[in-house]
Amino acid sequence: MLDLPKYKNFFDDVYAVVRLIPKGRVTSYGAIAEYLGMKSSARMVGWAMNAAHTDPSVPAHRVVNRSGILTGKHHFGSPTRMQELLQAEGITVENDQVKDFEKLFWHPLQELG
DNA sequence: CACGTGACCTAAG
DNA sequence: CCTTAGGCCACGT
Repeated sequence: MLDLPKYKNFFDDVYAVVRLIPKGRVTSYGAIAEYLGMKSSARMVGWAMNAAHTDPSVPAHRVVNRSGILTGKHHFGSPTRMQELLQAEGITVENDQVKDFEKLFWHPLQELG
């Protein structure tokens, strides 16, 4: 029996944006939600990221919350995995928080359009 | 169909 | 600076 494609459109859009995040840059759930026109539903972005585990091409470690805190670090298998991935890209992380977050922040609407 | 859950965000005190 | 409360909507049960 063939599996019909379900409503992955929202997830695919989220993944597409996350994949566009340049190496060494970060963005927030809210920014992605805003870019997708779901500004008030940033939670859905986080939900989509939860499903992103099946898609290794999605750099979920580049997505943090509005304060630059690594809120999703507990979902990377190891508590330090997310931080390691970020530091591997030249991002400094201190106390689970991205340093120079405002400088490294990548705004989809501004960068893409 | 109703309810609970969640890697969030904003506003108010 | 802090905490609390509300809203948001997809998804599983």
